[in-house]
Order: sequence, then C-alpha cells, then structure tokens
Amino acid sequence: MSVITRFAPSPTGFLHIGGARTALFNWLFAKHHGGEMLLRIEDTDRARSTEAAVTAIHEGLHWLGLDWRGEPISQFARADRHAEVARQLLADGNAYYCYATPEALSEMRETAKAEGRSMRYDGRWRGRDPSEAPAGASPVIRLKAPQDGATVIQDLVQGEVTVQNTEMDDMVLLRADGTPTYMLAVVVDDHDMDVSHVIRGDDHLTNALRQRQIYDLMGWSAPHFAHIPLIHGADGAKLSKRHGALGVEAYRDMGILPAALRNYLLRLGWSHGDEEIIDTAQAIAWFDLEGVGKSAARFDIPRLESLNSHYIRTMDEAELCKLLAAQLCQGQARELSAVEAARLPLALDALKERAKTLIELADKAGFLLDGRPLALEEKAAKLLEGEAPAILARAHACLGAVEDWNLEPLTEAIRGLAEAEDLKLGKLAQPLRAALTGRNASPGIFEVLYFLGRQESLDRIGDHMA
RNA sequence: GUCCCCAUCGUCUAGUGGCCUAGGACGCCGGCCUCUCACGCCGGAAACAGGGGUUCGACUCCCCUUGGGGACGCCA
Repeated sequence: MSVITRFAPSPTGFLHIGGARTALFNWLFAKHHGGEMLLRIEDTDRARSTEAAVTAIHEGLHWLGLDWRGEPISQFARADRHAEVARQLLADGNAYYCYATPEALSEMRETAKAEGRSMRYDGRWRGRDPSEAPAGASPVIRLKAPQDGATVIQDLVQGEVTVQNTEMDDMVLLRADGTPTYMLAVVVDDHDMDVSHVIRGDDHLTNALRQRQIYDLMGWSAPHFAHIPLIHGADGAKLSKRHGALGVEAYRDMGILPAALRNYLLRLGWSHGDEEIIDTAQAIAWFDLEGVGKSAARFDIPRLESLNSHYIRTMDEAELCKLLAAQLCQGQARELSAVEAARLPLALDALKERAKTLIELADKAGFLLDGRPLALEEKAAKLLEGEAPAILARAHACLGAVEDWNLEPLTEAIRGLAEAEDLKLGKLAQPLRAALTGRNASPGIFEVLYFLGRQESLDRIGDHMA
C-alpha cells in the first residue's frame, strides 16, 4: 500500500508558519516513503473562503519548495459526494434530521455554561419522528453517534487516545442549506482519496475521535493519524493570526532562504539525534513520525537566522548573487550599472559570512554601489577627523602608484606605507575604511580596495583627504 | 466548566531503567585570532516543575498536584 498524505488548509488567509510546517512534514513523510502529497483546499465554508487565500497558499508552498500531486482539490467541488454519504448514513439509520434552530442551540449552550454543564448538543431530535418536524423549517443532518462505550484512536505521535462516547455529541454532517460540514467532508475525502496518513496539528486531536465515529458508522477503515504539536510564539502563547503568526512570505521578506526555513521548521518538533544542519535530501532520507516530539515548541527567530546564515554561506554563489542583486534593487528606481554588478561576485565571499539574512547582505553590500560623495555614518565621520585627512593624502599617493590593482600588491602597498610611517596598521586602515565605505565596519580593507577598483577607490579617498 | 494532550538549560532538543558528574545546537558571557565587523577556534554560566510510589537502581515506568496548550460551532 502506498503512502498518500495531504495538506488541507482552509483558504481564510496566508500560509502561516504552523501550516507551513504541517505541509513540510506531510511532504517529507510522503517523499520518504516514495508516496505523494495531495493539496486539498478545505473551502466548504463559502463565506470565509477567498481566491486570494488560495493563491497565497500556492505561492507560499511554491516558495518553500513543496509540491503536490496533480491539481489542488477544492473540497467544495465534491459537495454532492459528501451529501450522498450523509444520505446513506441517514438511510442506514446512523444519522437523523435535527430541526433545532441556531438560536435554540446557542441558548442551550448558554444555559449549559451557566449551569456548569458541558456545552454539548442534547440530542433533542435524535429519537423524534420526522412527522414532528416544524412546518417550513429546513433541518440539518446529524450523526447518530454511539452513546455508550468509548472511541479510541492509535495516534502515531500522541499514542493511544480514548474518549468516552458520552463526551461527544451528535455532530452536524450536512447544514440546513445542504452543504457539508468540515467534519463530514474531511472523512469522505480522506477515504475517497485513499489517504493513508493524516498528519496535522494537534488542535485536531479531538476532531480525530469524532471523525473516527463516522468512519466506523460507514464501515470504512480509518487512516493512520499523526497529530503534531503546535508552534507557539516566543512568549509561549498560541501563535495565531492575531498573535505574531506570519505568512511564509513575511519570512521571505525578512531575507530568509527557503532552505533555511525548511531546516528550521523540521527541527521544531522533530529530531534525529544531535543533527542540526539537515538539508532537504537528508531530511527525506531521515524523516519519520517516531522522531516527532509531543510538546509544543516556541518560535525562535535568532535560531532561524543562525540557520539562515549557514545556508547563505553554503548556497550556490551565482544563485546568491542574483538574490543579492534583486535585494539591492528593491525599492530603488534604478537597475545596477554594469560596473556595480561586476563588483558583486568579487565581494560576495567576504560579504556572505557577515550576513544573517539577505537584507543584511544587501545592507553590507551597500558600499559597492556608486554614489559619491558617500553618506557617512557617525562613527565613520569620527574616523575622518584629526590627522586622518593627512594620512589619507599619503595613502592616496601611495595607492596611486600601484599598477597591478590586486590583493597582494595592495596589501604590500598599504603595509609598506604603515611601516614607513611607523603607523599601526589600524591607524591607516580605519580612516581608509571610513572613506571607502562610509562605515566603521566592513570586509578587510585590502579586499575593499580590490572590490571597488582603482578609480573608484582613489576617488573616494580623494573626497576626504587634506 | 467538561473532556483531551503535553512538561529536560532562556529557546530548540538528545535521552526509550544502570552508558548521565544529563549531551548537542541557538542565544548569552569570557578569551584567542585581528586593520574594523564578521567567520573560525578555545573556555564558561545555564535544565530533568513538585510530591508520592514501582525497582537493587529512575530524566526514563505508574499515580497525584501544579503549570501550559487544545477541543467543546449549521468554522476549518
């Protein structure tokens, strides 16, 4: 039997970080077993589903590098099939019409809450004859759930979970307007699509027991369930859309690489011994449900950034160079000039180990762009005070004599000058750095000269010498 | 309120009864390297929620307490 998983988001917003991890786990599990993942949009609630959200989910998954089998499935498109199953349950005596109005129901809940009882549907229409139905009212169809005994699932992450049937009420299967509820649709679809493993957030754990009742009454065998713990915010509170849950595109905009986010999300709730850096191929080879932890994890940005810096340093340079160029042009009305673009690959190696995100990378690469006279950061301006202009004048003269503008000759020239002047190298390097980059921190000063080229370097030094 | 789930350094986690003087990673602190910032290297502080059992022996098994989370919709 082949492994089929599904990622089944509701299209009510962007692909948030918890959903992204759920998708990743489903994808990895399927890949690991040579199976496939389905994408099913759970859009049975027409009022809350939007096309924009569907698009956002597609784009989010695409950016993350996750794919699925075939076309995305719209759950709503299968409403007829869901209704058919509801009618069969009805015909078999495993479901019944309920004429309780929404108002009556919420009143019932209020009373139960006030009296400290559990807020369940009381089954008032369970045994009644259809002839008692109020005229003109359109009923919902409810499952006639077992009233004694217990329902059990063997969860691949949480273990055996048991709930007494007295704790569960008769859930609505088909709404008054004839559309299916999620609870029915999810069971019918997972069954019809031969889903072998349902991997989802553990906020669905108690739902699984209710769904189990439908499987049992239909005489279907249930898929394997794996309820993975939720992700919390840095403060430990639930990560929700109101509380810091960002869409994956927010991480893209923060300059996070998809590979880094995958690795981070993988290690949040799953482990393989002490392994930390796990690329996607390795993840597919290793991923299993036994490695999934049971407790919720907090989202920690510094750790994500640490992983991100690793992937920035190790990724393909040409690829990174493209990302850097794109980032540098962001918000800028102009393209990079040929001269500027040529500096990027030269400097990339030095730059990339100083950046945790693409944003930082672009920021630190800023000095490579033309724009004399350079804007000076405060600390850089300080470095250009006092005897600095005089020193720069001598450096300018010294560098002007360098014919072969390469790392070794430049190093020799500057070191030679420092020695001749009996200056510590820092005394010379810091003003140069300030004049050349406008900052007090940058890659090594010989490299900076080399990246910028002869003319630009000399011009920038000239701007600040006495 | 009722039911369900969870509980190791600040954070992510290793640990499946003796290998634990509890390991790794991020972060933090100190040092080295050094033209600055990073990288790298070396070192440090830092945890088994509490209480009962079971056992020759519990981080590991059981129970209770506490704490956290989730679910109780004609939402998904």
